[in-house]
Amino acid sequence: MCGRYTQTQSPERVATQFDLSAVPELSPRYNIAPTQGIPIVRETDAGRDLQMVHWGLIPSWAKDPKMGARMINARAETAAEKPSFRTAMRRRRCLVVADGFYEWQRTAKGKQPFFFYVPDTEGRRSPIAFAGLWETWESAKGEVIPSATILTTAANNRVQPVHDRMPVILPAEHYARWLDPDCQQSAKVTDLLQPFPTDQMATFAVSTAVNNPRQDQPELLEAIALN
DNA sequence: CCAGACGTTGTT
DNA sequence: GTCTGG
DNA sequence: CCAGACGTTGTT
DNA sequence: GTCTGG
Repeated sequence: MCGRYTQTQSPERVATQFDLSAVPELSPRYNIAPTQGIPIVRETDAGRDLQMVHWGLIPSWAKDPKMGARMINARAETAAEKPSFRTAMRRRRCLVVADGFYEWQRTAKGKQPFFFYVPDTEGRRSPIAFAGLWETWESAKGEVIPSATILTTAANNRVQPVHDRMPVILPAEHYARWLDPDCQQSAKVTDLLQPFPTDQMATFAVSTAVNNPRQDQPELLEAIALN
């Protein structure tokens, strides 16, 4: 699955990577946790739009926005059918801006976190996009909360030793198809929801400091040796 | 008809 | 154990 | 995802 | 909102 991730790329780099019409305001995040604000990219009439939204999709019909707390991920295999996700799957697809994610390995000794990313030719973290869905919720008082969820798929061979699910990472050449608001048939985009190629990903173990969502500093991304 | 659910994960 | 908050 | 709370009363 | 269960 994907319950914690990073976005440490500069606003300029993000604007270039996603063809944004304006450079956004973004600060580096080393430990993004559910319910926090996350940057998503949508296709609008005015071009590619970056928005901060609540992580945890709140269905428009939810009586209580707390419902979003359990909707941080949607299974790619079933999102087109699930009542909470299917409308968004048809009409409100987005890219979740990131450059890595964490998964926890359960062992007899406890849980060990690992960081996963897509290195460039010099081994640096590349900007990546998770396939996402977004929604707007409005309270009786007129309070509006935009929110989003991250689609998950089967783990590739890089992730499998740690966990059996991973976020869907979209290659840049597929951004336009995934975002296309004129394509309202989810069946026409489900072929994009594949595990990212194993060979293009890298991983290392990290400190359990990342467990605490209040931690958010570069040191979280230092590789540690396992005993 | 109305009431109640609507999700993923992991663990057992 | 289970729910809420980050 | 993990961390942290989980309750009522009365008083300040 | 929309579907399922009673």
